[in-house]
Amino acid sequence: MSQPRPDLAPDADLSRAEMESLQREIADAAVFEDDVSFDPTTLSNPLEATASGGEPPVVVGIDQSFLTNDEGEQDRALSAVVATCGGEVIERVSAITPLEIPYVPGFLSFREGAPILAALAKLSVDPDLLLFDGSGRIHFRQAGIATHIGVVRDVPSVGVAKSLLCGTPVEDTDELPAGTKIAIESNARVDAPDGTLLGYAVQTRQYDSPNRYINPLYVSPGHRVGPETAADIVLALASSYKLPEPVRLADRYADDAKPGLGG
DNA sequence: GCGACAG
DNA sequence: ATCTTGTCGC
Repeated sequence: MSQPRPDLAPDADLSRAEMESLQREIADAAVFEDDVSFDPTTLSNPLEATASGGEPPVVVGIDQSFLTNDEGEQDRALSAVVATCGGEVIERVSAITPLEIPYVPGFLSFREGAPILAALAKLSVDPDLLLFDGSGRIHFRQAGIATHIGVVRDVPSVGVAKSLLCGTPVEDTDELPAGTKIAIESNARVDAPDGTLLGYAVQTRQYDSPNRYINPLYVSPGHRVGPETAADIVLALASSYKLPEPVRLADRYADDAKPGLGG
């Protein structure tokens, strides 16, 4: 059985080489197959899940926003965490930490990890699943932010990205009908054998008619979730909007929780 | 040297 | 991520 790994928490003071080394440790500790405490197929029908005995799983959406100082520069990161159960919001927490390093593709967890872990520490409910705004296994060293935080906390997690960091879709991902999943395989830029299944391009929504199209989401396992399940979970949770509901709520809360803006 | 690059 | 007007479509 896996266990929490606070020793592998992201540290913004590490050198780039040390960050890469840590990410390889994360990838080694990560479990890219199903090991969840609930039935993923019940997510789309919370009523049924409740009726069939146990409580619906606690699904948590996580997203960040940034705060600027008097000079107008981003100096703090705010992490918004929204916990849902059976489609209802049961708790919301947020945390703000100083911003230590700039955004560098491949090292997002070192920039945004501190506020996320601080916010999760404030959460009173026990998450069954964490949904992140970013990649999981679709990452140069198979250790995106969803994987990193998932491993540190040892909670099942899924990465939901709006654009593709690396990897190759096995088919064209333009103009896909809703409900479609296209496999994303590793390529030369990824530390994995070519052809490794990293995740899926997932089309949660699509316009009914004419000449405009919605881009797919890029869904990948964070920790203790397989690629198929990760994609199905996102499809089940994105009934009304492109983003799965917990992430969409966190996205909105990340703005609303900013100091001096009410809420 | 050139291209690619989550949020 | 964040800065923002206009524009298209239901």
